[in-house]
Amino acid sequence: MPLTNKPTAKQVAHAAGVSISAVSRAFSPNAPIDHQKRKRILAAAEAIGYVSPARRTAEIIAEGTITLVAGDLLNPFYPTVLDLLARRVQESGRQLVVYALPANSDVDAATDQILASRPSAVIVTSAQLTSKMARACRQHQIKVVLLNRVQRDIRINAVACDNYQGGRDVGRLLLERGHRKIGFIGGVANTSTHAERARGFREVLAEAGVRIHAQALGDFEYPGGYRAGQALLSMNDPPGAIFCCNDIMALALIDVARERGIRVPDDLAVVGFDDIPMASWNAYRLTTVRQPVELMVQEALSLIDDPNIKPTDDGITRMLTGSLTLRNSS
Amino acid sequence: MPLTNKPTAKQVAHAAGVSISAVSRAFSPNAPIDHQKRKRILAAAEAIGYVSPARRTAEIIAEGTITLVAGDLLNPFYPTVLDLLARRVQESGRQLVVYALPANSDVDAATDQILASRPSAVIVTSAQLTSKMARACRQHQIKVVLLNRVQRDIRINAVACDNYQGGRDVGRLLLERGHRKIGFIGGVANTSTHAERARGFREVLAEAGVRIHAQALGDFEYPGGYRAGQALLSMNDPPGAIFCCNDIMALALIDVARERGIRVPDDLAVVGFDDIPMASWNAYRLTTVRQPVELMVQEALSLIDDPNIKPTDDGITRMLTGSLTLRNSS
DNA sequence: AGCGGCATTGAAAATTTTTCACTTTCTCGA
DNA sequence: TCGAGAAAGTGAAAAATTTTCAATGCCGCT
Repeated sequence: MPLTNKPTAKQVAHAAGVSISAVSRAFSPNAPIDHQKRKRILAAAEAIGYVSPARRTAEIIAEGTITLVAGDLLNPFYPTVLDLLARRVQESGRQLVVYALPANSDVDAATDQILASRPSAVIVTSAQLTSKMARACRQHQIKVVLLNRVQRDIRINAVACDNYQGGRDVGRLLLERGHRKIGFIGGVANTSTHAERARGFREVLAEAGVRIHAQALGDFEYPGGYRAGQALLSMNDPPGAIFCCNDIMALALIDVARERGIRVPDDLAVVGFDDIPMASWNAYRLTTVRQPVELMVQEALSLIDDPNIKPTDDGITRMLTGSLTLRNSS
Repeated sequence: MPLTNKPTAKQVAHAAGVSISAVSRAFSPNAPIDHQKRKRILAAAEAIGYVSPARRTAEIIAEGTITLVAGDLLNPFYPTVLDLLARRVQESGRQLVVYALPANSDVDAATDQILASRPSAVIVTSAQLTSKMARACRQHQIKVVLLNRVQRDIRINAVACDNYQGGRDVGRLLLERGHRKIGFIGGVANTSTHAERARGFREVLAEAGVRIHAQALGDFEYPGGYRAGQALLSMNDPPGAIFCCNDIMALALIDVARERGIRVPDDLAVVGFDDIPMASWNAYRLTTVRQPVELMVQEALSLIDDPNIKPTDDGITRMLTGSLTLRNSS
């Protein structure tokens, strides 16, 4: 028995009841070995804490990778995020892997695949981080950052726009403009984005003794926003102002108004949230809360690069202030 | 001297005038070795064709990577492409690396970084492939596919929508609708996308004895399309139909028309190219040529996965037919 | 000038990977 | 069904690589 306590392939061979060359084969991607035996050997190696030198080199090289797990790449908000994030990651000599979560799917099914290549960090956006994945990342010393999202059920790093404050800003604006019959089009009810924007908005109205006059859910998408807009503008006593908790739904609402001869903002003020590029198009000129995308990307990478923040730590949340961007829709 | 001709670290040590352990250190990312000596050893190793087992394992694992090099992630056409591509790549057990080219920058500066991790394939989109990068990919046995682009100066694999045929389809449609004062808003003059769409359009008009009544360039972006639209609609004798060689510019043109009280399509027919999601919004209902995105992604991956197509081959071009998508703008 | 700390280095020890002969299993054709 | 050949898997041993450790050189400080 050697005096050193550093795990060796010999110990793994003994624990798994195979030869040393089988252990070497199990760690070599192309080497012929029975699939079940490979699994057994790798499990024994993990229990002992052994990684072959070849595999260790591959993992050190993979530490130059950050993986973005995205639940909604089709949302027009994300090209800007992705472009910025990719460029910042590259500038630091690293590479960005993009993993698109299939619709109606959570990260559990993808955890093994995402972590197989041992990225140095994982950024999750427009998706729910599960406790299984959080645990697996901690076990492999991989930092996780939620981007544009906050979760209360898991202690994890997060960078997000202050949706609550943004909702308050919108409420205040509409009250200042004299509106009292105020509507609200929400996104998806059990998401923090919807909840926080709605909560801030509602509280400011309530502080002024105003209740939401009418509301509907729009699924954060154009068709949903269109339907919700139709419902609200079909009322006998329709609202004179509507806050949509994202821009796409606000643009759809403006299209509904236009089709009904309702003038924006004279007959109906419309406010969105995000400041996607289309919000500034002349057809819309949408007043909206601009998310601080540059700062969000920068802060996410700062959390990842901060040596004092460990993958096993409880997590830090950084809320960044959005800015009300006034255009013609209000 | 062993009878086998497989390169060894011993040969590299001899060629570089160092010890065998220095060779091992040169291939180990964290090992202490003088920087210049490391470069010298790695150069000698490359000349001999030697790669250490550890480094080879890292490269084999990296063969599970496809890198997308993108010149314009902000274009609303690309979220769909990216989402589809990422999902197809994942489904085959691989990962997608995204490299965003900085504006006004070509792939030469990024070649070393892109190829350092030895992806199994590189897909280039909205960017010009340079001969330096083509050569480097061939040398490292990495397949390259141009996506949504064709280049004449380099023999390389390419998958693209048949822009020429799409331009012809648009020309035919406008002629059938009785238009004779026909305008054209182009993108960027020295891009194949612009040139082929323009060429097909022009030829169909010429075959009917019609010349383009008015034209301008719009940079493939909303502000440029808006300016071009203003120029054309300010004419004494403005066109009654305009083909914009991408959708964004067509949407901007529709905004200009609306602001001037010009009814679309009664006073001005507008046709775009791409079928981005915004084209179907009720504010626009744009007639456009839909790019076959699903098929393009599928064909690009087919080229990559076809064992009969070698990285050093001359290249195959697959042109896929777009489909005219009729909406209210025409 | 001397000492300590750090970086680098090659020889040698330790470890890992590859080779090769052997065994077992699978496939195909008669 | 049977037999031959091919393919897959295996461990022992040879070959190759990685790690260890002692030595050297350099730098900064007292």
